Amino acid sequence: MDVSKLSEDILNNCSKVQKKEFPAGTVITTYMEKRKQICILLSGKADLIRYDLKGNQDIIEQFNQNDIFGEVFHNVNTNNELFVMATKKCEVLIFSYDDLRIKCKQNCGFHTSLISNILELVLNNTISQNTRIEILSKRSIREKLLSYFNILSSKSFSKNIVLPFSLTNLADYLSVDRSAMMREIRNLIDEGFIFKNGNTIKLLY
Amino acid sequence: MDVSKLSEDILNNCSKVQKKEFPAGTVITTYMEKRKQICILLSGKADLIRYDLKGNQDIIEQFNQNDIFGEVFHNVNTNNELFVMATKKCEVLIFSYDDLRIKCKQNCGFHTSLISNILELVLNNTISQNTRIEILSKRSIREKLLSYFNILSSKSFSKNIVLPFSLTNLADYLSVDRSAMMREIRNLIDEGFIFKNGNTIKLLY
DNA sequence: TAAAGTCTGTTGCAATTGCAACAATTGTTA
DNA sequence: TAACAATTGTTGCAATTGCAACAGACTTTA
Repeated sequence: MDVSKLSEDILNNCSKVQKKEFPAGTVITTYMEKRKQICILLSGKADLIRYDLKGNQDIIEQFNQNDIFGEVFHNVNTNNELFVMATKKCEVLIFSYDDLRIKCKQNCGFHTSLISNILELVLNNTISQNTRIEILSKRSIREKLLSYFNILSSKSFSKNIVLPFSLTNLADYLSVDRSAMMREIRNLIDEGFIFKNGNTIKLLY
Repeated sequence: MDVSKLSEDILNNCSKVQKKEFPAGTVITTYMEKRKQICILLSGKADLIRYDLKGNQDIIEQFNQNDIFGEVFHNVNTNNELFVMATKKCEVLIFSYDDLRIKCKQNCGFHTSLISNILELVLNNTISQNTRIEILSKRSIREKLLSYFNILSSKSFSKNIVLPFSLTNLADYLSVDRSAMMREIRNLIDEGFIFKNGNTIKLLY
């Protein structure tokens, strides 16, 4: 989907939707109960962060261009402070789920396509989530790695895959200790399952 | 949302949507590339299943009343055979994502509300997924258990929680070995963090 | 270009986990 | 109600994992 086109349509047609800019390091939004905010990241990068009980910042999720986020996607309650912080300069569309639904009765043609575009973004998000859940469900680091590699491989129709992010971030994505993951990658290489050169991995099985 | 009302609306208004029944043990659908099927489970229970390389049946996901599922939610390719099997007698609404979008231009009023209802179902699904991802991201069984208990507790506004499924299924949900989970529950009891009586757990912290 | 920061790669060690196997209990069905 | 199936509960043991710590390579910024 062409999100910049969507953005233009929305801003021309709907006073309830705001477009805002956030410099790196600033808070884009705090998740609050019952506000039902929805945000679309037009450009930049941002993290969804929670403070845990010890005061550590947990990065729950990372957002890139075209990602959709907001309160509607999370169980929000008062124990549970979530906020989104720009890690690079961000352009964001902000509106509420209720506006999305209510306005439909007045201005149907446009809102139909708006909702249907939102639905598409949400569906893409769901696919990514299902993929991640499947990987996280594997019991061992080896299985997690191989199942991730297989997914990349079948997406690119090739046994040669290029990791889309750093090994440090890969460990976060798989939710495993980085050093333990590195050890397992070494094992896979030594046992002849994969060949690795920088960010490129060749599947030998 | 009232899914039975939705079902009635849909069937009265749209010839593209089918309602079907499936006895326990039968296949409801097989996920196929490019068909973009969407299903809503009106009643019954079903499992999303994949055969792994060794021929084992992996249960990827379990569906209950009001759950939405289908190809649009998953990365589907030929390496990757997914199918949904009824574990109890099921009533299912079946339609395609493309029909959902295309019909809007002819019959807007109704389809707007249809899409917006679908969006609501998908959003609920996303919230559940985000919750599960957050739990699966925890590194230890203890953290997984406590974070799950905390979520149940804050949903019910009570330190006394009732597990919504068996301990065997809980282990599957947390993606950990059942016996290891049982051991950790025992540790939590012995260390005074929780009190357990059957399916009821009291948080003592 | 020097310094600071990030990323990759490795290792020892202790703690956690999965696996296998089994007994006891509860629930279901013929 | 007897037989069967499913769930709960426990344990020993081996394998995996996380943690801590460190060195070297690579990037970015002052």
